Amino acid sequence: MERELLLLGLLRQADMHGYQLHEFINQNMASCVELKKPTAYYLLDKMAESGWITQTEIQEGNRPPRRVYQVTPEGEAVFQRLLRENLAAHLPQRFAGDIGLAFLDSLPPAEARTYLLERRKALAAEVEAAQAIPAHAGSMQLVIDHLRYHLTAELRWLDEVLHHLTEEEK
Amino acid sequence: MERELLLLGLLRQADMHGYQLHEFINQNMASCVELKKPTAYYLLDKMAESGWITQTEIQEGNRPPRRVYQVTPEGEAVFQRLLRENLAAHLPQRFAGDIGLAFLDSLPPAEARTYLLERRKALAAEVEAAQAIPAHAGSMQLVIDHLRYHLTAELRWLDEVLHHLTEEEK
DNA sequence: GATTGAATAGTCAGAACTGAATAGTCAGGA
DNA sequence: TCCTGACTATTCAGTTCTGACTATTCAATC
Repeated sequence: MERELLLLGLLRQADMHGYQLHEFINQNMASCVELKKPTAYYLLDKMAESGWITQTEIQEGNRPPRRVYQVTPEGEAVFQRLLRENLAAHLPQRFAGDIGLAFLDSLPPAEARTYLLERRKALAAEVEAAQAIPAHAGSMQLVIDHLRYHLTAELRWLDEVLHHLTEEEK
Repeated sequence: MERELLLLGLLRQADMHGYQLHEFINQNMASCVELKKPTAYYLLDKMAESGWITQTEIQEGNRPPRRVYQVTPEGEAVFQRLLRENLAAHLPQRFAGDIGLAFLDSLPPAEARTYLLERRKALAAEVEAAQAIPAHAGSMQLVIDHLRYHLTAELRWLDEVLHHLTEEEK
């Protein structure tokens, strides 16, 4: 239901069409959810069917018509419920990158180190990118701060792992 | 491909049947991936079709026969490749719990605080649970350390958010 | 004023995933 | 010895998701 919460929350602030929603989410909320274009339309259709949102075809100039969505009162009620649920729960994170780590000892330490250094480079780049994000309004800023917080924590941790690995090599 | 890597890695260490794999993953690797039972079988079938693993029906006593899987040489090659890929890349994390945070300002601060305190309780319980995990052999311990590292970081961060929220309320 | 590349907007066939059910075993109690 | 609940093991029908595609507009370049 996280994506539904997100879509409702965005539509609540401003009516939008599917493409716009997808764009916004992938630009600004990539750290929270992944949402492919067809999935966005799929969810919007389902939400429309459930009566949470309504569609309006809008013809602008001689562009092809676009479907713009608005939140209904039922949708608003669902949003309020989902928001409280999301805030009150701690959703466990998944560290897919840990799967490789679990099998780290099947590689010679020197080689393992090489790959992890490559990972470190990718991570450092992400940290930089996160630092460069301009300030956002309201609580959206929280999301950015959270991302930065965890990315730097991750970098520190990876350096610890690399340090241990180097010790081991001696 | 993370789940394939995990399944191959486990099967490499010991031949197992689907149920066993699912059990092990959900007990020990829940912090890395979610893997439902039918999905495990689905992936195993696909991997068997690709020739990465082979199945052997084993009849034990008068139990229903079980299919035990073994990694083939091709499977081993895939494992080696996937392992290196996984180690070298930084897989971005998703913080589904941030979606609620992004809309925190649509709630009165006092109410928001109540829900986040509930979240804090759930999180604190997870931290405790993670501290209680017994030590594991080899690099599996890395996975546990990583989990602890991030859970405690998350707790610190949540406390910061709560602190700001309380300030705001004054 | 034609051509091209990028951005906008959406669709669909098929792949991936899972809730719920099925079916057998085993240990222990009535 | 029969029943029950917990465990082992798998399957299937249906839902959910996405890679790849279509199609239009716009702006820039030739």
